[in-house]
Amino acid sequence: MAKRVTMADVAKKAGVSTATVSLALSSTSSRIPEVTAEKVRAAAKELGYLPDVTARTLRTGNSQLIGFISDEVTVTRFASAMVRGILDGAERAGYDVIMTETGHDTARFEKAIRVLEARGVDGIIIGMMASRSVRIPKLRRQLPVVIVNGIAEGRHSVLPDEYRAGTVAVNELVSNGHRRIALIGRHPLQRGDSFTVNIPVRLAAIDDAMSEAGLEFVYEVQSEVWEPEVGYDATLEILDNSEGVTAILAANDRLATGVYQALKDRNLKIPADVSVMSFDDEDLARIVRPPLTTMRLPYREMGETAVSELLDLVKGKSIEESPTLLTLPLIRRTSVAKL
Amino acid sequence: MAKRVTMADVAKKAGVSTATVSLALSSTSSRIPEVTAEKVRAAAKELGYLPDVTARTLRTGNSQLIGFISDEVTVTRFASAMVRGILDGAERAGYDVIMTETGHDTARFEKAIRVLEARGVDGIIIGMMASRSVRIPKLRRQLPVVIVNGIAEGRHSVLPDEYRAGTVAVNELVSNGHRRIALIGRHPLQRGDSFTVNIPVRLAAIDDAMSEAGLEFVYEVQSEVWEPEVGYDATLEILDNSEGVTAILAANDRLATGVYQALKDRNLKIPADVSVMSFDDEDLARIVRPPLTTMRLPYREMGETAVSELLDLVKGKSIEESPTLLTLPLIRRTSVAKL
DNA sequence: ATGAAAGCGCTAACAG
DNA sequence: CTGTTAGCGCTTTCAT
Repeated sequence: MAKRVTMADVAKKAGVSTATVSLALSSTSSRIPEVTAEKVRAAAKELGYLPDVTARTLRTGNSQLIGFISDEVTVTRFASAMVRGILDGAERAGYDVIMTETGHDTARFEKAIRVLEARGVDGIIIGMMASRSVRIPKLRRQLPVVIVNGIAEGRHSVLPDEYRAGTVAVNELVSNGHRRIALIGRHPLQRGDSFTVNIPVRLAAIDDAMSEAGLEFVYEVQSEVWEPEVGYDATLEILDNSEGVTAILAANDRLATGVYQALKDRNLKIPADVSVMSFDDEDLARIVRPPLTTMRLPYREMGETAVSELLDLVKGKSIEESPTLLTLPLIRRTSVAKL
Repeated sequence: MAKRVTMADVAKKAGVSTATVSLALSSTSSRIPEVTAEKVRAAAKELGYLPDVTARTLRTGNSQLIGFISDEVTVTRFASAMVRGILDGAERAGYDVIMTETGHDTARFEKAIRVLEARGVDGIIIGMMASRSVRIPKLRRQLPVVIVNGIAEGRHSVLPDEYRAGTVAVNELVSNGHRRIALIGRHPLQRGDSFTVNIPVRLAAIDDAMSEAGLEFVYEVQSEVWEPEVGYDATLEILDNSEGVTAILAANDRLATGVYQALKDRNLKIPADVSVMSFDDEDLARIVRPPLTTMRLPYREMGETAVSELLDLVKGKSIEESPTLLTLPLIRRTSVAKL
């Protein structure tokens, strides 16, 4: 380990004490006169002095570090947006982030918590990739915690506003003149079920918006799994069992991909013959032809919001119990036709 | 901040000194008799003692922390695989990771380095999302560094074995009886150019493998941008200007998506009429119909390898200059027909 | 306006 | 076999 330049070195070089160096460098409205401060800064710069954050942390008891625990970074294509939001938010606030992954394993989860506590993080963000309700292991220290895309007893959450999104989606179709609409992805879970907190809300909103418009789905296909193959089969089923469907609302983009495929196989043009709309706005929504109109899950913003709310908590501000809800913007592309 | 349980507390409770506690808890082949050790462990457990890693780091000078600097986590769909590999590798070795993002901004890059140095990380991994050559700001401490998916003067790299991949890809086509092959994505950059280190190699390998097979491309379309639209236009161009093409080799999956689209629009079946093969294996390769045969970029493994090599460096082992090359496995799906 | 000195929680010599 | 003690590099109170 190369000899590190320490504060004492700077002090000696500047001909002052370490106390003076400390004060001079931590620009807080100090009692140090500008001349001295300048002398110190010059010495520090010349020596390439870099404060030892570990020592500072030990001394002050706050680490300027936040911990991020995610259940799975790899699997979902949204994960990186959330990570990015957190990294950006933290950097802006002068915090660094230490990141861990647990992969739905309770033991790993608990271990991650311990690690972060032992490292003295100032707060913890827990990110769920599939919006769920979690039980958080008891903390040994009294640390602020914010959950992103999930909920936990007594902890603050940042969630996508699924209810609003469902409404907007249906309205987009209806206001474009669609009346004969089919739904793919009806989920057996009800609102209030805990496995996933978002999906039931999304569906409930869709139902509410439909009845508000005085409409009923021409055809519905139920499925818990939202993958392309399901969308494909579902579309065929819709086409074979109903008449004059002008729009298909898919519960997510992956389902929509399957819809595209099936429509093409049946020689139906999107959106001329049938319009398609869905949720998530993952990468492929942009790539597919025609580009898919969809409701974007605001993962990036959720990450940023989580950081800023966590830091509020760290600073001792209190925060309201109810989750912070973030809007899913409607991304209008060209898969929905005006009738 | 809730009163933290300290080593002194444990010592008092167990009726021994802190030195004994320290030794007893750090299970290293200790000189402490089992009875005492057990007593200490019991006391620690009862109090919920959690060692303060910050203090330990300050004292020992090694943090069991590695820093990860990535240029952009969000943009590419591979990023998360790399992150996952790093997180897994680090966890397995008992290290934690602090993560930063720089977004191609030199100032942010330098700042990230300083932050990590100041935090006392034991080593740094620098991950590039588009394989490039980078200049690393001078370090103030003598830290081990490993580059993933890029190269830098005097630093060890972990790279995908593009040359081998190019060879395998061509052979897959040739061994399936294809002779009239078109190429999309010829890049103007030559091997040795520094902007991107992988691409020229991939292409060179393709060329070498073709001549080895005594073949020449029936048609080539050049492009630096590898997006679906380009693949689409290129395919049309190929179809209009050449005869009897049985396979199209696309330089990446996104191009291949465009190829799919164009082929469909011309009523050509994949792979019955023309086979398609490409590189990367991003998400959509699995989603597209028929599923795309492609060479998988091993980002996850690259991340893991980077960690294990970095930790070797940390432990003082030396490592050979030449980059570690990781194989891109051939993912055989159904877009290539046997003739 | 500045310096001396204590101490954050831990580990590792060194004594005993 | 175990305890005492001296720091790691910093911040901060208290003197001066």
